[in-house]
Amino acid sequence: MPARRDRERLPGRTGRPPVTSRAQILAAARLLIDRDGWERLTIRRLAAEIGIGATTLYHHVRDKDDLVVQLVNEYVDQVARPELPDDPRGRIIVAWATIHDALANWPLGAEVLTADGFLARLGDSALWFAETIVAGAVDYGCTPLQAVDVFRSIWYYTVGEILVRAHTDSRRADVGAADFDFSLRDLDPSRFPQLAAIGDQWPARASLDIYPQVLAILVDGLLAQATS
Amino acid sequence: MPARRDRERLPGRTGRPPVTSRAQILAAARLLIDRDGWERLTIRRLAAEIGIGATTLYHHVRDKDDLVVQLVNEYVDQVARPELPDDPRGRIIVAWATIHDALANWPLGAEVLTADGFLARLGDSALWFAETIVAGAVDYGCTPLQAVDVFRSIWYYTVGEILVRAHTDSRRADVGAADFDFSLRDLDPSRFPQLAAIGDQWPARASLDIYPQVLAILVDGLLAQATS
DNA sequence: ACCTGAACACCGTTCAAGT
DNA sequence: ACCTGAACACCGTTCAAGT
Repeated sequence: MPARRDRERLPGRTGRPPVTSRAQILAAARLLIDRDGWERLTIRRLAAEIGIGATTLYHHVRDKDDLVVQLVNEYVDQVARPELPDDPRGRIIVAWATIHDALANWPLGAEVLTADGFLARLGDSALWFAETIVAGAVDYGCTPLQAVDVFRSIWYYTVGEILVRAHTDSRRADVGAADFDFSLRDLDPSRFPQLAAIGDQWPARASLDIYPQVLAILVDGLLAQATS
Repeated sequence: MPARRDRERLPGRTGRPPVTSRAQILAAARLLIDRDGWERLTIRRLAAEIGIGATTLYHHVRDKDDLVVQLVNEYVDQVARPELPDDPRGRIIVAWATIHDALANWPLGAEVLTADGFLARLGDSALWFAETIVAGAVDYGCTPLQAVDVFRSIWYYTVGEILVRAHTDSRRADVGAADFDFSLRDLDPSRFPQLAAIGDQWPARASLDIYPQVLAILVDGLLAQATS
């Protein structure tokens, strides 16, 4: 009887054979995102890409959120863990910079992870980053709860930066860039003198990447406040 | 002849009479959001609420994005302009805190405004806040372009904070709060010592409002860096 | 066990036709 | 000038039935 139970539990031994797998689904999803952009990832398109019925996907992922979380986890697994400096402050900055760069081209991941409790859905690789950041703050002199504040504040900034830039880029790609080179030129200089003076220099300035500098400001400020 | 042209331009004088108006649409949208939540605002539901065909709305708003932008502008019109302190730093902080509080219950607004070029779509009231912030940075000693950095960095943080909190709240409301009181309790303490130590204290800590403190840190750090 | 099509309950948006 | 229903091109998800 044990033999029988084992046989029944072996995959693919009984019933209709699988036409796909978790691995194939995730690979197809990444291909779809790379080719068509993250906003085109839908359950139906993904199924069509693989060549299966849309409803079949629900035997391998709980729902679309779950799919994206699995995608993020798989992606983070492949991100090399950075070499960490000795000082706690440096460790926090390196860990965040790595997360930011990894997620920068994955706004769908950032969007899903706007949900609170996202930490509980992350895999070991992503948790390693979280542990590194929290431990860095504690090593610096924060209490564990202050370390939560540090983590959370930088998370807000990071997710905001990624989402704004993602929406900017997708719009620019959609329509001609010229249409969205918004300008403050037409503004009434008597009522909005500074904005009018900046005029159409805004877009170029806003396209500069200042994440690293602002990250350093946030880390320094948060650590200083917690340990003062 | 001038009389004739004037008569023809008078609203409601010719053709089928309007069944609704921009003002009624915006009022109904606000009611819908207040009653059912911002994630339930759809063109079709809004039309049903007013009692008109969904397609009729398109004679009064360009598309859904435009509707939300108009909603935000109308909302900001009603937000009282705060009394501003004399020092530039204080002006920046008061302006941001006011925007944050206004938008905190309007995540749909924050979402739409993740699109770059959002400044160009804002009305006079919202632009007044932007001008106040940029002018504050310039008065402090920043160049106009550095003031753009200041504005943009805090915008990222603010929008991230609002979106994360919005998604948290809507989930908590949907399902029983217990299901989403995520815990780091089950984590392996040997691999994630700090996270495991925090355990289920995380949600309570993360629900604290630390926006004002982090705002001050950002403003001070950004101004210091720009003028150093 | 696993897969499937049909179906449900929605979206935003366009457009020819009507008043 | 304004409104309308029908239609287009989609979504995520459930579920009874099939292999």
